Amino acid sequence: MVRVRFAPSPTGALHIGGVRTALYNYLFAKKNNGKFLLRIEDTDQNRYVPGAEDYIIESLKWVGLLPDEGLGFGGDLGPYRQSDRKEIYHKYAHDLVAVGHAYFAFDTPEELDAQRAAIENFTYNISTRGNLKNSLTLPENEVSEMLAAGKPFVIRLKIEPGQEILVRDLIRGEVIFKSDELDDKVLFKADGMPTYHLANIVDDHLMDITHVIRGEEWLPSTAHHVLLYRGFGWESTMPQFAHLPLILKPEGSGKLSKRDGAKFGMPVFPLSWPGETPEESFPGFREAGFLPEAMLNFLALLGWHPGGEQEIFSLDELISAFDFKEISKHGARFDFDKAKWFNQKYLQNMPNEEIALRIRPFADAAGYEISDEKLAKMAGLMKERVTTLNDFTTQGYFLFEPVRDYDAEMLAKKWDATKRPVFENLKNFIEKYDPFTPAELEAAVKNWMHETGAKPGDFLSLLRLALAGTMKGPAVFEMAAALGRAETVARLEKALEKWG
RNA sequence: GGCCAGUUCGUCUAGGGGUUAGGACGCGUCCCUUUCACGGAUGAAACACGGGUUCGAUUCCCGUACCGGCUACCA
Repeated sequence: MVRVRFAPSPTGALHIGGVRTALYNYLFAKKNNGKFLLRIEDTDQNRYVPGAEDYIIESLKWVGLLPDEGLGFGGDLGPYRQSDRKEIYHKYAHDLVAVGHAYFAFDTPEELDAQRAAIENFTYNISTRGNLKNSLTLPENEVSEMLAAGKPFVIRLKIEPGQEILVRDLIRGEVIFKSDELDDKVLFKADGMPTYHLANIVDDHLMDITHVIRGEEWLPSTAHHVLLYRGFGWESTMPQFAHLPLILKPEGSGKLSKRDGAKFGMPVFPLSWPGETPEESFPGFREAGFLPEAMLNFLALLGWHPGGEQEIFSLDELISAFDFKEISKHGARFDFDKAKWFNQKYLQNMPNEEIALRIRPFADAAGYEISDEKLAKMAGLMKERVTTLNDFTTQGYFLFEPVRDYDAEMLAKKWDATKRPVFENLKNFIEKYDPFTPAELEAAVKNWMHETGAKPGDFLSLLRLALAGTMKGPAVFEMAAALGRAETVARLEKALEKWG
């Protein structure tokens, strides 16, 4: 039974890279009829941010990657929040000391800083631990006394020299680390909390995790993790590892960071994050009008491709196509243009009624009172020319409220007082014409223009200007029909009044 | 600096000992369209470099360069 977990830290808004990690975990779980769990890794009390946990859960719900187990989703192997599992880690850390695979260390942070300053490339391991304050160097009774006196201590992993640790990675193949170059990682901190390394191994073991799918930044410490599984005697059930390439900045160097959103004018979070200050507040893909399914499709293909030339994949197609073999080994730059293209594609292929449901929040926010049916109709008129959900009510505002202003340049080019009588006649013709349907109206008006000698190039443009105020938008007669006879005539009259 | 991993158009990628090195985004041109788009066609655009191995290397091996990650009582 495949069991995977997504294990974010609640240190702020969930990064888009985290969403992709969750997605790959989800795809792998579903492909194998396994379980997808959510575990909150809040072992660093200093970095804990209130609200981050809810944000993570809401994000997963928005994109539709619902955990089968985990915080907020039930399950028998909880609790699924690490701060609620403190005692468990305490026990396992001390067990590891008892069997000789870990030891107590009493060096203060200041002392360690001094070591780092004095020794180039200082590493707390076989090469230095003999000269430091720990239960390997101190007499046993002294250690007991310090412990009894409540002196601050950490528990470190005791790494034996002269070994080669083989890590088998599903994406990268075999990676070998030399134990002499590894440091004796802190497993249990002076504040009574475990570090990532300890908590992760203990939880993955206790929660029967079969595959660890996480970011590439964890590859170097995987050797420690393997040693930990061995130390605990759990190597036979050790999960398999898959280290994902990172998502890089659109340009420049390094991985995508939260500041890149403002820098490149795009969201880097699934949902907006309301911070204390404007600098700490971030926009989200949801609020920017992206469809979760489009975002998932975009994210899935950022660092993975099943081969062939297909670009648009439904979630089910992603699930059946997913395989670690095709995940690339190098980072992928975040391409916002491509994200927009996916969104546009999904919008084009979506039924009008469905779009109406999605743009309802945006219509409500703009204060438009409009029926589902009418909203769907307007959505149909705009969907070929928008990229995001909020474009419907911003770029296409004139479908929902009167024209705010007219494209001055175009008006100057097409309108002058001599056109007034003809435009009035055109208005009268339209007002009386029946049926008020796009094709019929178009044929009739064009015929009228032909007979009266009104230049279509001018009057079709003026019609458009009167109805939309801009030269960009749906076909004129489609628009007129959707607006209805009364509103169309009202707009023509208003134009006549405003244009002079 | 050390350790680990990587390198095909600007970007995401397909491919793989002999190919006109394919697709997508973006960009250019044309067609469709009395708007803007959609759509269609088309163009520019890539195998990091140096050594091997081989009849032949973009593909395999080694090195260099570059890129990325790690190097915390953060995850």
